[in-house]
Amino acid sequence: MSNSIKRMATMQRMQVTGLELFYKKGYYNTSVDDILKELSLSKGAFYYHYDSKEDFFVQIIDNLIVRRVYSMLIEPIEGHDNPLDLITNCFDNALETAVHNEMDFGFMLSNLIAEFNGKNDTIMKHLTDVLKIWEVNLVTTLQKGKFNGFIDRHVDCEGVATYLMSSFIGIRTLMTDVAPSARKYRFMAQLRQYFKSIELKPESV
Amino acid sequence: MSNSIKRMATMQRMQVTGLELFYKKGYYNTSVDDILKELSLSKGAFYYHYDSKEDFFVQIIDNLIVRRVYSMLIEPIEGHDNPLDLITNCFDNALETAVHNEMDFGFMLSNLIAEFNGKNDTIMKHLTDVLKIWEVNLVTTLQKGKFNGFIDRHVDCEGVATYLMSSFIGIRTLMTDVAPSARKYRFMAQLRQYFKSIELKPESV
DNA sequence: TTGTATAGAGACTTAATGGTCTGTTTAACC
DNA sequence: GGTTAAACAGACCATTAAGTCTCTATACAA
Repeated sequence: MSNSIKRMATMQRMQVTGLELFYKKGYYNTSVDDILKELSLSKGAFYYHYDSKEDFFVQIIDNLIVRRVYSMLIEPIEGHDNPLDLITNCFDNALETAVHNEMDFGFMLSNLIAEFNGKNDTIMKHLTDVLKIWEVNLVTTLQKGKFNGFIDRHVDCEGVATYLMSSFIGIRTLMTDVAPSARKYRFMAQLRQYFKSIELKPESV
Repeated sequence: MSNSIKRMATMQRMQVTGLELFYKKGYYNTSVDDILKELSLSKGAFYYHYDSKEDFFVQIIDNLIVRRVYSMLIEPIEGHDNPLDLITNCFDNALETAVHNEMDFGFMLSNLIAEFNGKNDTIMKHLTDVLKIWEVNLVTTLQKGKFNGFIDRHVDCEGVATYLMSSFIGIRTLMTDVAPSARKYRFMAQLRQYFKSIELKPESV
């Protein structure tokens, strides 16, 4: 195996395992040694590839987390169908992984923001950048939906995006509680209710 | 000063300062020494009154946090007026303190849940108990609103409560980002939009 | 006034963790 | 096949933080 390939493979392995542990136990509660133990690697390997734990984590955000956001929250809502339907299905799927206690973006990001807010500006900046990407894409999708006659023209797309992001991040925090499945079901019902209030109604044309 | 009074005064001082620091820097990121330094007290004083850092924090939840939830999120929505108006004003006020970067319940709780989830079951139980109190009171208020003809009778009060809690917790996480004031404004507008979709409409009677 | 329990001071112990440093192995290249 | 640099091992260091222990001071009862 060529060196550059080997380098990338090792770094990738570290990041995947790192993200998993950070997700499960939090950043400050996960030591570099925890990650290395899981991979049977040594401190030497880690600090050969990364400057610091912080540098390591920033690379995880910019690689793995951003990619996950695209695949779970952005790509599913692209297309020319009714964006409200697309978003509904997208949230439904994303929350379903949460029900099964899998690693999901919503909780991860809300966790991480909570953990780093006011403590680490560097990491916070990278996290809020990810949020911004999600937000911009939501707004774009909603505006397109307005243009294509799915959403009422009086609707404030930025406002809807904010409301959607809020509720999604919040429901994930609540789902750590008891009965995540029931919580999800109720949440989705209310989301549909809310969407009914912003869709373009035939009689109002 | 009598001893029992002195004891309570000291414990109260510790808890108030402890909560403030935990809120600002997180639980794991705040050391017992940080709190004691702020108060010019010693380790001896701390471990004379509390068994452990965890015991200390549980008492903070059961005293200070629960009380704050009552005063900020429960008492303001009691009464016989339109519960949707009461909730709107209550959220508006609660988020306003957040805009000014004051210590507010929403973010604190979502922060703490994020921080302790999967790490400390004892503390998590006490935190979810607080959430439960909030939820029960929200549901009760909504049901009363239905009974008094403010809310459509087809509305699922548990669902609305879940949705409200989600969005509130989520918006607080988002407000750590840039422009919290603008975020709040948009959020409140969408909340009103959502409420319009569940209120009892005169023509539908 | 004096004995006793309460309240508190602060040095110390123990364990964990981020990061460094030196040495060794492996792979690429001539 | 030998040189060189990348990749990794792991002992070690410095710091931090929770919790302990011993000693002192203060308040209250007799």
